Amino acid sequence: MQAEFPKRYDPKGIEERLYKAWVQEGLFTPKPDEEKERFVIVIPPPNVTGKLTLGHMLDNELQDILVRFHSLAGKEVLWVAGFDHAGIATQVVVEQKLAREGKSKEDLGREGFVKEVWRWANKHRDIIRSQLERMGCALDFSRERFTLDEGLARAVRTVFAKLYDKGLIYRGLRIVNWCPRCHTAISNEETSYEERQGSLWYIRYPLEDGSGHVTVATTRPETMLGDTAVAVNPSDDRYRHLVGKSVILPLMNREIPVIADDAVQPDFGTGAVKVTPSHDAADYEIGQRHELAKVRVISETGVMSDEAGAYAGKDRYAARKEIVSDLKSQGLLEKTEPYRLSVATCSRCGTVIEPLLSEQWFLKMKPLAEPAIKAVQDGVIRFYPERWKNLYFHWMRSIQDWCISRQLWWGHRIPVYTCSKCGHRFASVEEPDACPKCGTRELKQDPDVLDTWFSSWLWPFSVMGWPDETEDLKRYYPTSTLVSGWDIIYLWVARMIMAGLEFTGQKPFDNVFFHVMIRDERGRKMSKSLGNSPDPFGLIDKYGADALRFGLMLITPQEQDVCYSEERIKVGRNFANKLWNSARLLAGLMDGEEARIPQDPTPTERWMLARLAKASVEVKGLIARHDLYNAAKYLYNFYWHSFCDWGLEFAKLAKREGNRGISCALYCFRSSLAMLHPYMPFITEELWERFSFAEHRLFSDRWPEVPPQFSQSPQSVDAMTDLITAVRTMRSELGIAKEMPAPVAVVTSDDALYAFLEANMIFLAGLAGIESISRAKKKPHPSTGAVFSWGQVYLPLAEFVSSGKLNLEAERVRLSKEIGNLEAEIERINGKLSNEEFIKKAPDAVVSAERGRLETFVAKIARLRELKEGLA
RNA sequence: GGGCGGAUAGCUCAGUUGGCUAGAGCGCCUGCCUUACAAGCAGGAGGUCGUAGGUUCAAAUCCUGCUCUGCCCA
Repeated sequence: MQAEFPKRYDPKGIEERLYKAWVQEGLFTPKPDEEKERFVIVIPPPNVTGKLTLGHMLDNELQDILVRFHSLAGKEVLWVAGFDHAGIATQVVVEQKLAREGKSKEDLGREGFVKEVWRWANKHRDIIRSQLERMGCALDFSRERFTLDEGLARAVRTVFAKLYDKGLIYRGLRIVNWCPRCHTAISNEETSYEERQGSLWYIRYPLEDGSGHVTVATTRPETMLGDTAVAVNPSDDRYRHLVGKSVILPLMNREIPVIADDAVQPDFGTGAVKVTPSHDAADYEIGQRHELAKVRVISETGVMSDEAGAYAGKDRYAARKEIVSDLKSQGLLEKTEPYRLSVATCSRCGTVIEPLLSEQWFLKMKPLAEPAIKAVQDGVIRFYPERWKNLYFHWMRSIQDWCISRQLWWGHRIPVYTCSKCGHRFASVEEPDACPKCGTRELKQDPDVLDTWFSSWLWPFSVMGWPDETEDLKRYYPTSTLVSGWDIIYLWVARMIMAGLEFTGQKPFDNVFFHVMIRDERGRKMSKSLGNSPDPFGLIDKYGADALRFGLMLITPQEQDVCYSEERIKVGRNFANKLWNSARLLAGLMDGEEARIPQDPTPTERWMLARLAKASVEVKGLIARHDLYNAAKYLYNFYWHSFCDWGLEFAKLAKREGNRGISCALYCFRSSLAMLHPYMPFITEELWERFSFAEHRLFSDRWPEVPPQFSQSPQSVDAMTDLITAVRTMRSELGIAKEMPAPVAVVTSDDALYAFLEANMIFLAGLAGIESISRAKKKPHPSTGAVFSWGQVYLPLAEFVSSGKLNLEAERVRLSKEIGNLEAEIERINGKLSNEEFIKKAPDAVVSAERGRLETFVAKIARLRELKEGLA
């Protein structure tokens, strides 16, 4: 035991020292042990764009709790560390950094730019790694992986080639979400919708036969240059006569047909809409159905293309202005209305997305989805909480082909090569020397890179060395549990399941544990742009990692997004301090004793052991069900309100007044450290060391199991705690200071209990200021008291009455209130019992329980009325 | 427009398959710097469980409508 034990827990220095020691000892690198079950997690790789947020902190804390818990459960555990290159996200932040320096990526060239991104990525890997360490994560950094590592890159190329050769990867012309700033296609998940104020322009398209015009409404007039039809709903009587005719497209003087299509909503605008297959997804569908021409008037840079006639070369918004004013001057602009619309923006850079007809690589998903649906349906892979299955099935059943190509420089280059001689196109895992068809060496690799998720979906097995049959792959795959936020169930979780089943023939994990999102005090999602996410590491500096970890767990329920506020996590700091101070007390009482169950536990010791036994079983069960929130609450209540409030108070008094040892309290304390360790690794380890509980680290200890003969709690102790609380309440209500010792009269027919109370006067005296007890036959006068199932307790008042300091009114109010409650309850029970249906249909157990309650309450109310009358 | 949630104490949330007088933390009130802890101890107040119906012997819990609210997808 180290001598110094400060009054307040100060984590500074402790955390860093311990983490270093753990790593040095190789604690988190598993030693293969055939006797042991295995528990494996792969980290959802944080991306290297920036620092970790509070959300990451939660995600990783949950994993750490599971890993440490399973280690305590005696398993061989492995938590693989790693990072994600996050293609577009990282590229954009580096571009922004360059922009601040007045440079562009084109200035550096592809090679130079990629070098620059690597510098950024490496720097942030170091930052994030140290952040994970500060949190105390039991990650195996000796197995650290990065999605661009050569091994993982080979996994990506292998998978690509397999899918390509299987015919599942194809090149297609589609409408994609195009970011004109990033110059790349992006996925739906990378776009966000914003409500904006726009306008609805009503434009007249003259009929070709000169018989008038059709008015169409649009929010994007610049796209009209690419119109190849006007469409109406076939059931719309207003326009039926026009279907089949032609109109002249203004400004372009192109003749385009009027067509009928069900997709047109008659209540939007005039009911007639312009159709631009190259610049709108819905229009593209209409175009396919009617075999319309596709005219692309906006280019990849957001500038009007050569097809845009007089507007070619102009920015899309400048062109919009000119088009509107030109239409106006030609008398073709009927009116303009203000209009709220939701516009898609690039979630990386905020630029408005341009839906664009573009040639991209796609992966057919349907064949991959089917086994993945089945795996979750059949419970081969389990979801916690289960309701996320709905979301999963919903997406998987309406799955779309995956656009896997990106026009970026940072990422896995697409391993497709085209022979410049014979035109043969093929995929290859290794860089080919020559064309397999004609043998020429003039090959050109596709310039694009793959979507980031095309490497992430392989993560659970690529980190293990796949496609090689490595030891790790054999030993640690499939993994046990994946921890993830529900927001990336499509992007990542579902895809990993598909990839695992397709490429390894095995599920990638047994369980998926979805956690909630952290929001700010006002319920808003935390985001960098709002700046509402606190720096978790500033919080660690302030409160310590354990306090933040435990505080976070105590406010994060399973099913509902959590509103974070700094005020709320202080409960974690307070608990850490409580734990620390309880240890201080024990250290002071210890006298070289060992932590063990004594030969002859006293009733209060048995009482404490029984609570510990229950806690160890309950908490274990809750963690097994992934209910880390309720497990945390259970631990909090057990440690603070059972162990400290009662157990330690008993032990302290027994030691001081009866010279009883504290080995039992030490045993409970030691067991509690083990149970709290997954949540608070540092402080528990620190105390573990200070008390020299074992040679090994807590991580390698075992979850406490109290021998079954100690699981029964002595009821006499419960009676005693009830009595103590009742006397405290009476003293408080009556205003009897604790310096005024009080004699107490007990009425009970239970001789054993009375003997027990007499034998345990040290607790009655120490905790309630009871100076003596006497056995009475009936209520002394004057007195107040309390009624229990085992008898009554009376506090004689004669002495206090004469001192004139009693607040009898407060006591009267208290008794009246309790009597009132009982009256209401008795009435309710009587109502139930006089209801024949209830007697007939309710289970016997419920009926007899109600009868029993009635009896107790009737007896109790009589005593309470006596008390009230006899107050003084 | 489609889907998934939420509505319980002043605030943030628990509340297993319907069945003891609906709980916790924070905040609030009262008394205590009691030799571990004021980041603490002891005691207390505070809720017609969003609303209208329905099922049931029994509803915070199950069903339906409505209101408000959050999120996801289109």
